[in-house]
Amino acid sequence: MPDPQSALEPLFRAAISKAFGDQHAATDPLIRPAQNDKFGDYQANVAMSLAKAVGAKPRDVATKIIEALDWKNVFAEPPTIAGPGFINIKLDRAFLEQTLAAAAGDERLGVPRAADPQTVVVDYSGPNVAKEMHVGHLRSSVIGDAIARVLDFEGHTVVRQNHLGDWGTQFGMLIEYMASMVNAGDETKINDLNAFYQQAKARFDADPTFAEAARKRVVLLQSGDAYSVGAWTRIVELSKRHFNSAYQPLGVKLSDADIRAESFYNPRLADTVAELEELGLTKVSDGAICVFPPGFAAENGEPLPLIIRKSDGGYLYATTDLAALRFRVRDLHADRIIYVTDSRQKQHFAMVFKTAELAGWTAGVKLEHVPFGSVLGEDGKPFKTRSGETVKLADLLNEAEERALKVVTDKSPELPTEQRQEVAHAVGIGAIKYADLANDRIKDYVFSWERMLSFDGNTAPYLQNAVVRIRSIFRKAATQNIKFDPAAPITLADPAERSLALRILQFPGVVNQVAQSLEPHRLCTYLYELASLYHGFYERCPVLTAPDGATRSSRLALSALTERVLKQGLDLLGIGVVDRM
RNA sequence: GCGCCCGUAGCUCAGGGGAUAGAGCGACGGUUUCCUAAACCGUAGGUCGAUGGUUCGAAUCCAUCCGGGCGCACCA
Repeated sequence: MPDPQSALEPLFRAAISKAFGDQHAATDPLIRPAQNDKFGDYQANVAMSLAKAVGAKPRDVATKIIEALDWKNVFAEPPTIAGPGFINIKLDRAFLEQTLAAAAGDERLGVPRAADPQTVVVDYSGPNVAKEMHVGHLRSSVIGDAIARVLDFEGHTVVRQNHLGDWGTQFGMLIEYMASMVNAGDETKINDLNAFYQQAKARFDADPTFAEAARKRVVLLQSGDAYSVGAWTRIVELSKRHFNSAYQPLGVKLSDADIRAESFYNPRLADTVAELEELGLTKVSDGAICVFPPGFAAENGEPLPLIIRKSDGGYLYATTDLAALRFRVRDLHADRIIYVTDSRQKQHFAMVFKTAELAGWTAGVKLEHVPFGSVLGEDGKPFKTRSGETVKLADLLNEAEERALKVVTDKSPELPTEQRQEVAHAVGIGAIKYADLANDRIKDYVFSWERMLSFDGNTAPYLQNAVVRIRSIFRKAATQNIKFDPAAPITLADPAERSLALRILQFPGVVNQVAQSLEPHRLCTYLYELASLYHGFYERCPVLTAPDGATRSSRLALSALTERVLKQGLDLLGIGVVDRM
């Protein structure tokens, strides 16, 4: 494991045990990266917290720890004590160089495979059939996919679940409207989902006869009427094609095989309710079957019900979610289930989780709702088009590529058209996804084309550009017949090389942290800092024109390793890289 | 009314109880016979919403309050 922090921890634990006895063996040495270079590379903050427990002054505790510490071959010099009792650590250059070589020689860049691989269900995206995807679906798709990629890379068995909204009363209306269009010999408009839905809705609201037919159609559909089921299937298939036309350019790894839609659970709803009834968890209230999980209150202060069957016998999304949860535990054998939805559903999932727990379905299973905030316009209000409509996802992606193409054409007019389009795709889509991932997901974020497509700051283009710069060096090296040995020894003579190397070694720790916190923005921050350090290195340390052959091959190897980390990191975020831009 | 989330530089945002709170944009000033100046370096800019508390130490944990957002019975 190359992350120096994980090498330091056992050293300090051993020292603490040796100095103060085994009863302190479990004490966290509180190793942290130094906040300022002048303090060294890392610091251990354990002396202050341990002082009281061992009844000594923090600085004396620090002294004793250092005396017991077996630091040679790891530190460059004896650790020093500063301030109230900080232990400052400067790593040995040879140690860094060796660790770096180990990372370079590992195809996983030092990221260990999970010691106890789990089956993790990740539920994300979940758009509604017969409705066009809009900007609101972006976050769940992008964040969920990044989380799935990270867990997958860690070696877990990731089961993606796209919980499509393909069932419900609105389908009566849609099928009835489709039938009327087929009868009228006009099927062209069926392919435009938005228009189709809106027209059906308008007719439903305006025409009582149609509305009545639509209601009957729901019953027909649910009873398995062949014509109705056929029409429903056609709508669902059209929608799937539409969803895939968004996932494909977005690089979201969802396929038809990941679809487990609401209708799938339809035959399991009655049994889900029955099981909860048998467990004695339900109460009938105003004719509806409810679970009252403790800890939730309605507006009037009364216990808040989770309604699992309506008074008219119909089921709700709580029922479907419970059926899905049970299925994921019992049939998919999930150890961990992750729901990526907007934060407004927080209470809903808290109630569903509590109910599942009461039912005994969740023993040994970790349930996590991963909430995220909304996309806002630059005016701070929900992101809309100028005319006040929701922004279609397809339009958004097209605009991203158009704007990126303009930027690329502006900066690199010499590239052939085809290549500029390729670059525009990677940059435009990358910019949108990165902007969505780079902020702490729980907060709302402000959508700004200008900011996300900028080459400065914490953006996809900045990171992609770092990769391009590195690749550019290697292209030039090839034309000069300079051979590159990826296993060449890396020497960290310049401070810029050292800082870059240290950051490279922190990659495994960051990936691990994201796998636990499910906060992709931590990976973004890391990659941005890495790219920034590379640019600093690039300015200070000429690679191809290095003073001697050994330095040149060292810098080439360091550049190649940086490129691999950037590429791998961006891939975990679902963002592609290019050769030129 | 109850509950949840957010409040950090003019703007957009980082900040796993630790030292002098950091980036980017914007402002100002520099750097190019040299691998992409699409970059880099520097300067200015902060009562971390407020007040208490816990702690050797609080932007970070707790409480109360203020501001903004969201949710709370048969939609999803």
